[in-house]
Amino acid sequence: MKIAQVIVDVSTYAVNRPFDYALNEDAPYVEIGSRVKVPFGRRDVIGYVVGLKEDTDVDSAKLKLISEVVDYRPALTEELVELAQHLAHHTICYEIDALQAMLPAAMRTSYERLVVATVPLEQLSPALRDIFESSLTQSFDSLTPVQQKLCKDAALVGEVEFQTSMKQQTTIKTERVLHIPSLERLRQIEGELSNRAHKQKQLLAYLMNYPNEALVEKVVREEADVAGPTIQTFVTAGYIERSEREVYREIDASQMAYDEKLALTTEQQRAFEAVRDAIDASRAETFLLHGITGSGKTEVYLQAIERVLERGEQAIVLVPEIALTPQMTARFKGRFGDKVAVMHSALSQGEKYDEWRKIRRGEVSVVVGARSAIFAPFTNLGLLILDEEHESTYKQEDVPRYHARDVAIWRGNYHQCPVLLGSATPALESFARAQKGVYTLLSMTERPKQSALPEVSVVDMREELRTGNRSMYSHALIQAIRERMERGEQIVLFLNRRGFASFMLCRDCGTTMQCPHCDISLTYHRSVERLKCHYCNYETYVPPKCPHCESESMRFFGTGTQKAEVELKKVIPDISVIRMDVDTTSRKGAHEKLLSAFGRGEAQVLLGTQMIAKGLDFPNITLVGVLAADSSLHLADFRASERTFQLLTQVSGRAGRAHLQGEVIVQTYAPEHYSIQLAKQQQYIPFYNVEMQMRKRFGYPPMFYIVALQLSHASLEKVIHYANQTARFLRQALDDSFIIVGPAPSLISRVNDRYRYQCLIKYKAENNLFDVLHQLMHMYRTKWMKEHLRLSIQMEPQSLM
DNA sequence: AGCACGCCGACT
DNA sequence: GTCGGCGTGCTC
Repeated sequence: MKIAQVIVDVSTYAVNRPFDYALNEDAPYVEIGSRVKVPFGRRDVIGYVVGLKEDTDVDSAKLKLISEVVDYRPALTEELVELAQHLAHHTICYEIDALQAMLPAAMRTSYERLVVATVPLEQLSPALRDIFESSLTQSFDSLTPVQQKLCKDAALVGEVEFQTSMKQQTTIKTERVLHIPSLERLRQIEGELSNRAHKQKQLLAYLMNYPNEALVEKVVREEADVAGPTIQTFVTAGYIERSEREVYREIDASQMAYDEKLALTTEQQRAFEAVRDAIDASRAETFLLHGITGSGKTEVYLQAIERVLERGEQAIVLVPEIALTPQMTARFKGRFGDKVAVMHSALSQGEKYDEWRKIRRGEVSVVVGARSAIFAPFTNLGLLILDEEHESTYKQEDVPRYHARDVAIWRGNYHQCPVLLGSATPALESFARAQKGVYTLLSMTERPKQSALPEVSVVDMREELRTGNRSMYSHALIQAIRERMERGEQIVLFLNRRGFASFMLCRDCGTTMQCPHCDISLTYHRSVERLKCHYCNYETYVPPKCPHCESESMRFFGTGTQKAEVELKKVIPDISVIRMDVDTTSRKGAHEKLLSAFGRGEAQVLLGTQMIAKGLDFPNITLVGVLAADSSLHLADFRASERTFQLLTQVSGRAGRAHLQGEVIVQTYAPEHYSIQLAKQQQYIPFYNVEMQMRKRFGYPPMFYIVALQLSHASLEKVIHYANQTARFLRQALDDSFIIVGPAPSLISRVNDRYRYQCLIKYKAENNLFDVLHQLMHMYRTKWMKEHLRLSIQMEPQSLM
């Protein structure tokens, strides 16, 4: 007998294991990775086949049959099924969550419970008759509790039946195609038509131009100027045949300008050859391409991919979400044409689904996309690339908490192909691995377009204060902005707003406006004139007086982009500014619109947060101003210095990319800090050395691996109790090579009226760690959860907030 | 997660 | 006496 092992679409501890199902012998196309519909308990669910075998230990009385195979071609490959198991184990999640993460959201199944009347309406009681009056099938969940009860009772006597309806969230788009007969047949039809059937004659005349062809119905309707019913008449009469065929949703086919292959510099050539050799040798080698901003990493990627395609293999390119601008993707499409699929968040569910199917069918060979594109179902991978590999967006924040870099390396191993990590400011972890020889280091230190690195100057804002300048713009920056305006050049102003938004403070008693549910200050939003909590979405009005001492000297502190714009216009009234922040870019496509408006020179200044640090590459920008470089330094987070350095380096790279000399002005209250000083000189390696000393001293990555366990509960007492229990359990279950830190209150000690505590595990070798964490999870799922405790486990957290 | 089974308090 | 509360246990 053929048995399939199935992981069911139920995300719970108790069913996080394969269930055996018998297979009908006439269902030969069930493979590992197939989605199937199976009876599970009292209902039907979707499941994934993760194994096939010949026999089972399950009681034959219990064993059930697979009721349906969902897709003709298995949704997942065997490789991805294996990867899901690996992820479930290493990120501590359920296998089903890992499997789901690999498919486009469109393929998620939504379930609806249905009640179907199985006897004629007249035979039902009057109350039931009311329910089924409109239709014999009703949605169970939209009935009132009383009606639900009636149905349950009726089910016992067999008057109604329960069913589960499953549907995919987004379906395959189809179009109708008309098959036109031969010319002789058309002539024959002409004779059969009535003289008064003008529209039909018109249609026929049009069809005469296309005998024996297949035409898209929509096009025929438009060009022959006939309506649907006319065509329907022809179909019904048997004059023409009609069928449906799958089509892909069209994504912006407009820009396909050919992208010319560039000659490589010596450095680029050396990097390219190293990667090419690994490609040719089918070697699973990880490269770290450390190239300063503007050193032409993309061209190396493109030529390496070209090599992969020549070998008939496939490539995945990951780019941080915000860098996936049309400019960026156009370059790949320009080089490789329709062999490229693009995957990013601006696509609709349906569009993503279509791109995914092109990949699954092997119709494309390159995918350029954000984090989740790392799961692209290619079967013959030859190269995986992560651009800006240090970006924190490569780590998924919720379950399954995977890091795309780890997944890339796993897949590289599976396919025996190289992985290429590129960055101007590699993550400390990556550079450390390159130093140890785990990764192969490739360096590029020159800019090919003989454009010089911009000149960077640091302005001490404390000095500005001393000389009486209380604004957020230094004299030097204002002066530089004025110069660019006169020369007709453009300016980018960058506000490092991480952990530093505008809050309200009473100058008399020092009261700050706090969120009543979280341990955090409320943020002032000028556009709606309200205070908001960024953690629980609590919102309130701006108080006219201090709620504590009734004083009227409530003031806003901190800097938002809105305030920065207002202040700038106070000093230079005739300046035109495009502001890019959450408020102005929330609408779909707004991001691109603002950028292209700036590119066309519609404004002198582009002012924004993080999101403008990447991806924009306009020749006319000659000045970059960083308003508060150190604001991210004050976060109590072990990556604070690294983030600041990365940000400053990236931002500086935006100035003077073409023939014009660029200038960067960095304003800060901590000019002597090493991350600011070394970013000023674009000196990554000295920064790496200093930062590694710090990490070593405080025992942080990459010296240690860390796991963060976050516990929360509405009661402070309870959360402390369980946090202590967690720490005790870990100390007893793990040996001395593990360091358990805490428990201690989280940095933000309360969110949404829940108190938060955390424990850290630091370690160098994993030993039995995963077993212990799974045991802990088991304890939590089976006991602690009932007490409304919440526990989450983060492997290698990006921050410790 | 759903859903059923099962064992104790408040209603027709 | 029955309806229904949610604790417990199972799903191939």
